[in-house]
Amino acid sequence: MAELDTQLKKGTLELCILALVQKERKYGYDLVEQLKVLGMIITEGTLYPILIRLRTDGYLVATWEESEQGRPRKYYEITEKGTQMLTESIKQWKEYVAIVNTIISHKYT
Amino acid sequence: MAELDTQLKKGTLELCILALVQKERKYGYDLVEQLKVLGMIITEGTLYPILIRLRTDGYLVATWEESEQGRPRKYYEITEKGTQMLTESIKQWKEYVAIVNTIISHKYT
DNA sequence: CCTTATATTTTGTATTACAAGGTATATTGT
DNA sequence: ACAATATACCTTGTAATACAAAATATAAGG
Repeated sequence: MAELDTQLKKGTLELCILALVQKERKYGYDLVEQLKVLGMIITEGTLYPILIRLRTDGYLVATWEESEQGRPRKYYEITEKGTQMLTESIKQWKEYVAIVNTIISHKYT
Repeated sequence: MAELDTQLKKGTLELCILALVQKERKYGYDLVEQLKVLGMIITEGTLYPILIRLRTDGYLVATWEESEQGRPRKYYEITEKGTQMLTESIKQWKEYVAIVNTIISHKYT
């Protein structure tokens, strides 16, 4: 059986990344750092494919930007489609959490 | 991108099934029906492999029981190990939900 | 009989987080 | 000058898992 934590991420990582980018435009490496601070550890091999998926599907747009020091950064911004998707996803997430909480608290007949 | 609902289930289905069986010993088909009522649709092709995994790992035990009508049923009960696992999993689940809620509500700096 | 409901199981598929590694640039320490 | 570290992006291959679909089996009801 895989780590529970790994499994829990499936489905919510895209949601979280959309939400983070919605609050503030971000580049990939920064997202990994920020998620770590917030208590969600992901590797770059996880993040970059997600960013590519979200961009391919039109939820994010990317622009290269020179950095004063170090490599140029690819900044991501959320699109209108991305915002709609995020709103819908958050709704589904909350519904799902409610169901799971009902089950684990044995509050059903 | 797959259905969000499908992805959300990964990781929490085992948790939910352990919790359902903890409350009352159950057989497979009954679990599918009960989950449907509670708002979580899963197919048999999803449930039975999970039950096998949970039994193989020692979290559940199974006993065949004759039914007055229809096929015999394989009833599942939670083990001590299963109860410990469930307690730990619920703790992790709650921590994870808290992190996701922080992110989607933009309540961080 | 034939359909429906009950009940378990198996096979194959698509998705996705991750480990591991590769590429590239700037800073810091010795 | 040189090595190590931090920053930053990307790719490849793997393991885990929900699901569709089908196979198997028994009893009840029209």
